[in-house]
Amino acid sequence: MDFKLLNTDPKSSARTGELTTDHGKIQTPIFMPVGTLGSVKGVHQRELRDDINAEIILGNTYHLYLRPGLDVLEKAGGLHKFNGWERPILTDSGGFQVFSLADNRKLSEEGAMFRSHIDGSKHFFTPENVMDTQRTIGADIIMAFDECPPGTSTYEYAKTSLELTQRWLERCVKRFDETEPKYGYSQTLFPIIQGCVYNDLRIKAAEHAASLNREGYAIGGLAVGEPVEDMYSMIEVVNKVLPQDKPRYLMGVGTPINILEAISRGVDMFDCVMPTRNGRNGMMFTSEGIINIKNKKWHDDFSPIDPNGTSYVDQAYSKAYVRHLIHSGELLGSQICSIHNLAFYLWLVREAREHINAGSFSAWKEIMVKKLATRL
RNA sequence: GUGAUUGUAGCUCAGUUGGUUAGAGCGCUGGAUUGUGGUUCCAGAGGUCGCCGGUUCGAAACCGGUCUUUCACC
Repeated sequence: MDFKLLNTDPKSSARTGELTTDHGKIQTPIFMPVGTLGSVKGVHQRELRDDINAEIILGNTYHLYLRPGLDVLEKAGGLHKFNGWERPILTDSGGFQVFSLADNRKLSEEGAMFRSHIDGSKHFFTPENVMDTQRTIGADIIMAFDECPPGTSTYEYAKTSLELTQRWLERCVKRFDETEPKYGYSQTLFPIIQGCVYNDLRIKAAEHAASLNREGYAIGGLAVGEPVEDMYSMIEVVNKVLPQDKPRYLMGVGTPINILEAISRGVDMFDCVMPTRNGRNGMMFTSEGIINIKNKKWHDDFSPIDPNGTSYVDQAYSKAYVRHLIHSGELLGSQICSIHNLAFYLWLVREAREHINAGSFSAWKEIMVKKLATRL
């Protein structure tokens, strides 16, 4: 993998870049749609590619390991072959599930014991076997196995947790470097920087990760319950330490405003379930503000769902129609909202890139942030 | 016409031998959702218990009348 820094914004830390993988190039800053089970919920790969123009999507190690299982993925020849997505893929390690499925976990130095949410069966993840699993899934970018503590954790807990995450990271790196990709294209491993909302822990984590000299770095453990200002300041703290010439990935974030604020603080890559999850429930993000399409006021509004939208669905369907679909529980309603939202997120980062390249990012961002907070 | 039967929220229905401010599911109206356990979750509005009268300290419940639903028989 290769990363080329292209332009930096004169008034902020925003920058543009180009990431090259064996499955193609990615322009940064980029938003990566989440496809946990090898599918972006409600959206065809063809729509992702041709309409939304997604450049890279995510998969999830924990979920894919449980279903369909590693034997199927290996026989398929990896996730790209299995789901027909020929552009880059990034897999999360399942570390987040250690946090989000906390009722069912037991942590030890060696690894994490989970109970499957599907059938209750026991599974043990270690840094080593998670690397092996991600070799089998075959994503272009794979993530270290970490612990993601809540944003409200005490300093003591965050410190102990970070130290475990750091030892696990070293084991991930060792295993990754000792093994080869399985399907003839290269993979790269991103460390994940933890440390909750504590400056010194974040700095320590970033220095440690940077010392391992990888091709990109992720900031994890944010947007997990801490105040949004803490998230922004942690991004600043970490990005001061991380090397300028490597991509930075802010995991799981976030709202359109979060993304613009993070871009201005030097983040290059994002993923979030928000456009698809909220879309399935009828929330649409637009350049003029947020629409809750379920609201009664749209029931006879036959204007296009987003006159400024870039995707096919934006002009093809009216607000009244989409409201009817969502109210009726029709799958098409969820699909339309998901497609719209993903296209909007991709539009947003594309606009951000163009303004960074043109040197006008900061002024544009201020205007956009106000619009994006509006409820229509 | 006669005899049963039914009537409680927009809909379908609970409601103990009479006992505080009559409930549920769905629907409706809002809200939530940040490395997806999401057809999910939370909240709210909405009822002269068919109507009139009676019994009782107290009636959705008991009694009478009346209208109504459905069925059976003439």
